[in-house]
Amino acid sequence: MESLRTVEKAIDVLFHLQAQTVPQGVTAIGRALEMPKSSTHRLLTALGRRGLVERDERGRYRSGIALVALALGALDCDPVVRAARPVLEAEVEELGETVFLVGARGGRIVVLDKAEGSGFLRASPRIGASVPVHATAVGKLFLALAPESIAMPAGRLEAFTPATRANLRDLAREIERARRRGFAENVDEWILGLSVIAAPVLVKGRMWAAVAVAASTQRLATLGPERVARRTVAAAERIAARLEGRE
Amino acid sequence: MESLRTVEKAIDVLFHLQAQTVPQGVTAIGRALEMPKSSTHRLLTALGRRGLVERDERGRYRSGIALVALALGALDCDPVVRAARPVLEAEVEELGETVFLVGARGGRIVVLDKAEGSGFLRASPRIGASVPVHATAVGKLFLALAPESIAMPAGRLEAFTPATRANLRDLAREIERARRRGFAENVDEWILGLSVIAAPVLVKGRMWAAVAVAASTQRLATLGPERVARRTVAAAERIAARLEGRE
DNA sequence: AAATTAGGTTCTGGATAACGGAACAATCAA
DNA sequence: TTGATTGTTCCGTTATCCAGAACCTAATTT
Repeated sequence: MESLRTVEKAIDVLFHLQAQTVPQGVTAIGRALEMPKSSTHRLLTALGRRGLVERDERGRYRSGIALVALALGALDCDPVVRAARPVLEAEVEELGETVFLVGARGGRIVVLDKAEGSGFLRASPRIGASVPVHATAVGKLFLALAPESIAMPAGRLEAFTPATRANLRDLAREIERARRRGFAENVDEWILGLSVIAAPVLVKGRMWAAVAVAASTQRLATLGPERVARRTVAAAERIAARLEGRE
Repeated sequence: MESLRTVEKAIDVLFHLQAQTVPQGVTAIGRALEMPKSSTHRLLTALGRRGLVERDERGRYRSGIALVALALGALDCDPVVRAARPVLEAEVEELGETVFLVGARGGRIVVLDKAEGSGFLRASPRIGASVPVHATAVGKLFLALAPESIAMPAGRLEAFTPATRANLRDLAREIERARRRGFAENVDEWILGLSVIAAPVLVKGRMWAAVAVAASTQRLATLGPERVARRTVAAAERIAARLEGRE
């Protein structure tokens, strides 16, 4: 068993800071992680030297902007993201609505990339954010095609809106429908007025990610759900083709 | 001077991996960072244990998804970023060009957030990236209004383009002009064909950040620099107002 | 198929760098 | 001003990391 305790402690500090909503002082961090003040201080200055942690005007510590830079690089280096980028851009050009690339990481549904449309879709999740499983098109798609890659929420299913499938029977029916049709739909189930259509990126039978097109519920109706679904499925298929080197 | 060399080395590895477009092996990483294989391996396993690095199917190392988790919230936790977000979005809606929020962190000029415009401005700096001081509108603005917050490059000023103010006298004149006008301009000084107008976010007389609007040089000319400058100054002022709770 | 090369992983003792208690400084409260 | 709380620095001890080399594994060449 390798140790590198110093590095572990440093990572502990980063995760701890990330979990806090408000900047913390040396003493508080030390208490929380059960390390002496001096050690804590030493770690914080080392991390701060590279911008992984920053300090507010009062001297309290919080996560630094360099973490964001590292994270964006991590996403770019992902082959799925690289293969999808041009396809997402072509799609947003065509439809004018925001297109997402979404994956499953660490049991959660995570936004890997997005191309913003011109529509007035506010509060759309940012890159790196995770979204609920049972109330999104992508979540249902993963449940249908790659349930092992996500951790189903243990407790009760939260009902975000009246349209949310908050009981397991309805949800199972939705999942079955997604499996049959090869794409999933979400109308007002997470956020009222927001609709999404998602299609799986299948490489050698395994689901690597999903493409999701988001629009206001009304706008999706005017565009025609079938047409959007066809396009979305085609886009996902094109990404899979690029990943397999067929294109 | 504190050391914590292990932590520094670990951070080096993370930044190195994020800069690579393709996953790397132990030997390659060790060579690049001038460390022995065994040390490199030890660092990588320690980072991997926490998900900060991952391995592809061939065993090569790349940045891990946990970095994304760590970064989440780093942005939202910064009060300036929070206050600026809606203003940036409103501005990009209005102008259609990319709008940046830029700050000084650790003596460097760093992109804190951005809202992408519809213009075809590619390769614009990403969030978390740092930009040169003497060849950007924001850099000159900081030199004019908060020189203590940035470290002036020691050696010769790099001439990125023919338009770069590469000698101190020209640069000083530019800085003076920025101070007088309350905003700064950059036409082709960093990247040919790229122009930027930047205005300071002033809170109680101290410069906390800057708003920068970037467009192709031709497009900025058509938009009218004065009009863009007025808008940018107003946007920065609005952010300051939100920070002071006046809005 | 054997041999060779390249890369990945494990082991170990000695030197070094981190640890943490305690002293010091700064800031805030009363 | 005094007292309390928190941040920063110092330094001797010792645990821990370092680096070279040996060992494996897999791929490539002859």
